[in-house]
Amino acid sequence: MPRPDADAYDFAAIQEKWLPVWEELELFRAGREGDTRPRKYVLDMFPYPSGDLHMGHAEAFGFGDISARYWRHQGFDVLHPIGWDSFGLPAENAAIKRGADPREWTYSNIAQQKRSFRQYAPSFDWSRELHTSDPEYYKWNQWLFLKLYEQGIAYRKAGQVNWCPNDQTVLANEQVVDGHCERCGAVVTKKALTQWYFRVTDYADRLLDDLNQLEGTWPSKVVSMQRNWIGRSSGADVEFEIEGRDERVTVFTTRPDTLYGATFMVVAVDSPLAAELAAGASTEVQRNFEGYLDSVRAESDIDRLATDRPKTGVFLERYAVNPLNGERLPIWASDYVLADYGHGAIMAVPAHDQRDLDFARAFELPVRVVVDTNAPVTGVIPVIPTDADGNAIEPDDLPPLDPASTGVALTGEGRLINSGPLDGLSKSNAIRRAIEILDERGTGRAAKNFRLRDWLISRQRFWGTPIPIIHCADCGEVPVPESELPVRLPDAAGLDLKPKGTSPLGAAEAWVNVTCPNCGGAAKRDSDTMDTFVDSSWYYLRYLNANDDTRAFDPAEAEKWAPVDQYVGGVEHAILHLLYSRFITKVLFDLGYLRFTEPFTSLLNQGMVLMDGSKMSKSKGNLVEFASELAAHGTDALRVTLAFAGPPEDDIDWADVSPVGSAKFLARAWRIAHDVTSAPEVDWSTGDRALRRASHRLLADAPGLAESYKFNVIVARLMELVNLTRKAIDQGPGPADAAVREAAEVTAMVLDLFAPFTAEDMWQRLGYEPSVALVPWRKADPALLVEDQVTAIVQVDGKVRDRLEVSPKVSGEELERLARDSAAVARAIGEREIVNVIVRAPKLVNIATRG
RNA sequence: GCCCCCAUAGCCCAACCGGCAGAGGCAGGCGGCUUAAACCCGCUCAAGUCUGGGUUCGAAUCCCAGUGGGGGCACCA
Repeated sequence: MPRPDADAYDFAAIQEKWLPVWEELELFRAGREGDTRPRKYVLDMFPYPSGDLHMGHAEAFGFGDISARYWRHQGFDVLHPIGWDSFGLPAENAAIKRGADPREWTYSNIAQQKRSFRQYAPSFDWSRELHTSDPEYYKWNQWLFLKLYEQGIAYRKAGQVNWCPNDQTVLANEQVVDGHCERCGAVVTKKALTQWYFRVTDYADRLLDDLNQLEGTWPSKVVSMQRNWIGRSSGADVEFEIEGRDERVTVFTTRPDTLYGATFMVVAVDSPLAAELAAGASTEVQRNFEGYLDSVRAESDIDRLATDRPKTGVFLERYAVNPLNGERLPIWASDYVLADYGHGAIMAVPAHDQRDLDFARAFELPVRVVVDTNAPVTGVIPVIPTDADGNAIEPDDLPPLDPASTGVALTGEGRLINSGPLDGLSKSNAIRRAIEILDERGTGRAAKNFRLRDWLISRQRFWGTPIPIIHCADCGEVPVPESELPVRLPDAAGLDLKPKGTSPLGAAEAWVNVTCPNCGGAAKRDSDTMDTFVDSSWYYLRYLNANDDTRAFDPAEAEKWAPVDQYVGGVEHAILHLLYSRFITKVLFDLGYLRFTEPFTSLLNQGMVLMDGSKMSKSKGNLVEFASELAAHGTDALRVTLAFAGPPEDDIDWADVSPVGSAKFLARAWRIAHDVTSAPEVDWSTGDRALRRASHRLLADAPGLAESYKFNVIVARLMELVNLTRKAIDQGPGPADAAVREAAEVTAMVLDLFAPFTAEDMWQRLGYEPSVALVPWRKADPALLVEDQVTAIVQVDGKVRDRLEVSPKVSGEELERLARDSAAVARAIGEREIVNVIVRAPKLVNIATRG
């Protein structure tokens, strides 16, 4: 039937109608004076203002908004803020290209994205909006830096750092992916520079151990990625005397039990130790060493990362002394030992370490077995292999302990041999005992090492937070006094922002030349800026007092709102941002500003939006544009489509979903509100029972579904309810029935999670004032959740043979009797003997027979 | 090389503690409305849960092995 225009669902008109009303009401301002509701903090990872919103934003912010709206409907005062991660390289690159100010590019992008956000209608508290590129924000970034500096957590050191030749800046370890720059993809090289670091390794143990708290509320994938990244290994530091050198050399090993099997020592070719040892050797060795070092330096990181490459190295003609047995160990330099892990030197035990074995075989160095991996170990049940006839294969067929000829290192369990006092001990006992012996002799101790490196935070860029340090020839590093913060960025006008390997800030003469706050002499500002991950490491706290210019945040507000209850964002930050935030949170805890140690109580990673199975990109021509989808289908249909597509953490292929289908569903729901003819005062209890039960089942199930992120299932359940309501109107009790109104109201309340415009319009149509977003969900009536009749299944030998309509309160005996009386069941049993009857009243009877 | 996750109608996905494989959608089919088509409305179709074993009265669900797909770490001593 063609419908008159007044009855047509027009998403554009509904959006136009409600946006100004909502803005006027400021519905989502959190923390109002006198609000006594319990609180929730729901946070989306803040966006980088790259141009306009895209489908990825639509998905992530959609899920965040579902969560925020859900908690409001549960009666919470919800803090759901938004801001902009607005420092960073793209602004600078755009500025270089167009000769403009990065500021201008950034803030006009923000304005554009805000316009799109307005249409998309997430329930943000806009009064707390922040921009990390505002001096009002980065002032506190500098404050944070100074706090870390006071604690010795921020420090400067020289070293070989990751260098992106394209962006002309250094990178943190976390920003190098497979040897490539995480941002631009260029091959990363090494450069010797003095840079600022944060001592994240001091927190490595806590960062690792506290992951246990997040188990279950963070995606297990993220937890395991962080564990891998931190990479703790425990063992011992062992000190070796070096002939012709006063100081001992310390090496880290996870296998101190194999000390008697050490046959040589290897130092990282690019370490200062290698250079020093070579310098003390013959000129020929020095020449070899220099040649080798040059060849290693010429190799890219990519080559170095390749596995299975042959071992290379040079003998330094120097010797170390094994602290346990006094043996002389030749010292080699090689690139398979890393200068910045452990102590840049290792004891090589070729029999029990594959890398050492490969090296030993390449240079014909001795291999000595000290763990008998064929010996049975207590607590390990020996597996006795059998041959084809089932006869046990005799132990003399065990593989020989000969790694030198097999080429396979013996890394398994076993018992120590050829190891003096350790002989006969199992691997783990020998490790313990070896550490004791080292301790007693003062030549070693238990030690831990981490894969995690300190966080390099300096960047040779313009568009970032200036590091608040002044370099004075007489006083050295002098922190800018807190009262002089912020150290503002100079005007970009007149500055050459082109990458040239040093910060563009260094050329801003008037800015960089200052007087030393300490001695008043001539001094220079540090011209580097901070990694933008510093900005985002604590932004969740700034939202609590976004407009307070007297402090970074108020610990009392943190006490009220933080940590974040629900964090939503992409898995691409599994290590980077999330690790840094966890670290800074722990630092602020130690400084007494916070009373919790983990920033994000639970985390949801949304999947990606794909098109035809692959990532969308302009070059592939498979781009689905947010703006055009929004214009074509409207905000609500877009949001419903994304929520309904599947579990939020799964990728969504746009080819598999139907925004048109979502729009149809919304129109159906909306029309129901128009069909309702009863008044809001109608007595629910008079309504159709079957429809009422459906409404109350949804009320009962929706909270559990929402809290386990099963948004797609809630949408499906809404569709089910809408279908049932339609049927009740057309073919059942009719539009005047109280249950129809009740179902329509429940639909509006739950639909608000996904389709706020449609829900609001339904709500008004049903006779209520805005906003449905603030209405607490009703509690399900338990009386409506129990069925009058349930279907019990009767199985014979696990196969369904009959169904019985019974009362939900039926007794086991009664149900069994009914089942035995069934003709279908009797037929299925036939002549066979019944051996067992399992009764699970009221749902099931299973009759097991013999044969 | 090591570790982790996933596999259900043509497609996207549900299925509580192991208890009727189906909630919902897309696509398809039939019908109604329409001069006609679209929209809309109604009805309908479809898999035995990747393969092979095991545990169990009973397995999509638990265990083992394999296949296929996705991800993380990888010369870290």
